[in-house]
Order: sequence, then C-alpha cells, then structure tokens
Amino acid sequence: MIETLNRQTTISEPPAHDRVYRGLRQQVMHGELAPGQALTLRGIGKQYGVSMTPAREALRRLTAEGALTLSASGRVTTPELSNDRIEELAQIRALLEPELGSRALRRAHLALIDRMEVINEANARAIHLQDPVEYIRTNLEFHRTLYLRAQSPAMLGLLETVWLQLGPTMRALYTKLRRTTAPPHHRLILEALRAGDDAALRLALRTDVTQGLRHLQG
Amino acid sequence: MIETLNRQTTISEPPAHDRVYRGLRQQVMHGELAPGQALTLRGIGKQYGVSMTPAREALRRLTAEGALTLSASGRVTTPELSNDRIEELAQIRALLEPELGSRALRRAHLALIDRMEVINEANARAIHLQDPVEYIRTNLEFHRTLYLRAQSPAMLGLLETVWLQLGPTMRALYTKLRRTTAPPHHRLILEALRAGDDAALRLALRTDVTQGLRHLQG
DNA sequence: TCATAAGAAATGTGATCACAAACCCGCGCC
DNA sequence: GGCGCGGGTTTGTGATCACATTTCTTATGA
Repeated sequence: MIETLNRQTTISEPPAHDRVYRGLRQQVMHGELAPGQALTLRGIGKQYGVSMTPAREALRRLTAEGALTLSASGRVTTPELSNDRIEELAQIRALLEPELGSRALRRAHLALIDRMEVINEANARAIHLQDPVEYIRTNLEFHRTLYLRAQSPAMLGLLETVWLQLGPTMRALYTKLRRTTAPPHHRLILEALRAGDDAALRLALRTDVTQGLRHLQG
Repeated sequence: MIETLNRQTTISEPPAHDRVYRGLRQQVMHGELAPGQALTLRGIGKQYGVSMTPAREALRRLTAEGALTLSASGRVTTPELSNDRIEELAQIRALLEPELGSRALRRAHLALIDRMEVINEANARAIHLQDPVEYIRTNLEFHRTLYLRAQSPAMLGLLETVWLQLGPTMRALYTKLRRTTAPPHHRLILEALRAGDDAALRLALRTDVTQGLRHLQG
C-alpha cells in the first residue's frame, strides 16, 4: 500500500521540479561541479527523492539557460568551455556589468556599500581558507548585491545565465590557480562607489571581470 | 493493437520535444501569438500529435528562455510586458546589437551586404502588405544575417532570448501602428556597412532598435 | 598487448495514469 | 443588480512503465 504522503504541512510547497532546479542551479553557479561532470535523470531523481519526471524538467530548464550541456544522444553534463567561449563570455560580462554598476551607482547609499564591504571580507576569508566554492559564492554575491540596485531585472537575468555558464569553469580555474591574494579590484569598486565616480566604477568593474578570466588564456 | 510506428526512415529524426520546442519558439519570436495567449499541455500535445510529456519539456524550455510566462499555478502564457520591461529590453538590444554589428563589420564582405539588401526588400514588401508576422520575421532575419558574421555565438544567443521575450509585444505593436512606411534606419545600416564606418554603424543599429520600441511609451 | 566484438547494464524518450488544485460558469441569495 | 458559493471541468504535477539506443564491460582473437 502506497501512502499519499505528499503535501505535508498547511501551506503549499514549491513543486518538486523547482526544488531540484534550484538545488542544481546553485551547485552549478557556485562551482560545486567540475566541468564535464555527467548528470543522469535517475541519479538526480534519487538524490532529491523524486522520480525521473521532475528531474527531467529541471535538467531541461538548466540546459536551456546554458548551465548544462546536452550531448547528441541526450546526455547532460556540465559544460567544458573552449578558450574562445570563455573569452566571449568574459567580454559579455565586461559589457553588462559596468552598465549594471553604473545604473546602480545613483541609487547606491551607504548601507549598501557597507554590506558589500562585509561580503568582501567573507570573500577574503574564503581565499585564505582556499575554499573555491565559498570564494565564487561570495564573489558573485558581491557583484549581485550591487547590481540589484540597478533595478534592471532583465539585464541581471541575462548576466546570471552568463555566470551559470561559467560556474564549472571558474571552479576549475580557481582550484588550479590556488590564489592566496585577494582580488585588488573590489577595493577599487568600493572606492568608486563611495566617490560616486561613474567612469572609475565602470573601469573597475570591467577590469575585475576580465582580470579573473584572462588567466586561462595561453 | 498498437503499432510501434516510431523511428520511421533510416536516419534518426529529432526528438518530439525538440520539434515542439522549435515550432513554438518560431511562433513566439515571429509574433504569431498575441500577448497573454494561454498555452496548455494537452492543447500543445494535441496540436503536435504528441503526449503531454514532450509538450511539457518544450514549454519548460521556452519559459526558461523568457519566451513564455509561468503563472503561480503553473499556467503558461505568452508574456504581457510592462512598459518598464519593454524599455529595459530595448536598452539591452541597444547595448548588444551595436556591439555585434561592430564585430561583424570587419568580416562583412559584399555578398553579405547584398543578401541583407534582398532581405530588406522582402521586409519592405511585408510592410506594404500589412503582414506583421512577415515584417517581424524579415526584420529579425536582416539583423541576424549581420550578427552571424560577428562569430560571437554566446552574445547572439543572449540577444535571441531578448527577441523571444519581445515577440508577442512586437506583434501587438505593429498591428496597432499599421505602419506603411519602411523603417528608415535599415538604409543607414547598409550604408555604414558599405563605408566600413564603425561609429555610423553602431549609431544606426542603436537608433533602429530603440526607434521601433519607443512608440509604445506614453 | 591491444583492438574488437558481443553481451549486459544504464540512460533518455514518450505515453499513460491518478490526483489535487485551479478555474469557470451559473444559480441563488441579499 | 451585484456578489458569493457551489460543482463540474480543465489543467499541471509526479510516478511508472516499455522501449530503443547508447555506453560500458568483458572476453576473445590476432
């Protein structure tokens, strides 16, 4: 006898496929998965305690966003980006992020800058602890905290799909580099914000974005 | 008795969910669907002669790209964009398209410009015939033909998701305006291409993009 | 030792079903 | 006349299954 043990409490929960989607999306964006990592419907289903159907919807959604790659036979893996593709995605970041930062600049008050400061300290700690996932997470949170103030949800949405595509690559990059020194540009970003200097902010964001990814080029 | 009449010829065909996806995507992007149009799983399935499963995957994929909107109860419709959202999407186009055009400029040879000229004539015919779908289709093809030369697949992919989101809105716009005169900027784009003038091309693309969408603002 | 073919396991695809929630329409009450 | 409240219908969700294909494994042969 199979109990209908769905729908537990009193308030409706998000659908299973959405829960799976969110979990996987975070894993990909934060670099918890290496490039080329294979994902199977039954494996994902087992991991989240659901059947193949919600797992399939989550994977379909993520591949549509570029977070995952679909092979010719329908197999799903995390993307292994070519150098050209990495370069192009970095250029897209260099196009979108200064624009978002500039739009946020007018609305950025002191409390926001303080919050970014705190996130940046967590970022520095992650570097000291050699924790790539936490480094990526705090780095993205630093940027997103600023861009949320731009009030440009569509542009931020596009940018997040770019971050998604770069997730596994960033993991591979930062575990290889094993950097021990904090990225210098976050300080420049904060200074430009405090000074209200649009041109300086755009430049600092652009260099912060391109700097991190350019190490892979050879 | 149910025949296993799948897998027809000798070479494997694309999966059913992909066929459904492509069909719907084209309908949305070319403005064949009005904003707020509701789509149901069983309806789509019947329309394409498949079950709910492939229809569901196609809709999930399209909503992930922003081509369709998901209501809180899981219902799927074509998006009804607010004026703010339309404005923002136009600004994204104004950011991406000059960049793509500029990248294509170096690689644009005469045959490409001739091809764009032909497409532009088809576009003018569509205006004369008051055919909004054909107008949108040829207009996008005009731009895409240029941007393909940029060899920036990721950036073009992002742009196409923006076009997708604007599809139903563009239909509503151009059926309301009933414009009878060709957009003047396509000629400027072609002239800038022939002259190899980067600044002029960027400007022409930007104004062409913002011009078309700004009529909705009140 | 390595390539290769055959068998076994794993995987994506699509159909079908049960079910709960949402939606719609009309009746009746104030 | 307007408003809420039924009940029937529609709709999305998730599970399960059959099946073809791909992938992996292993044993065989040169």
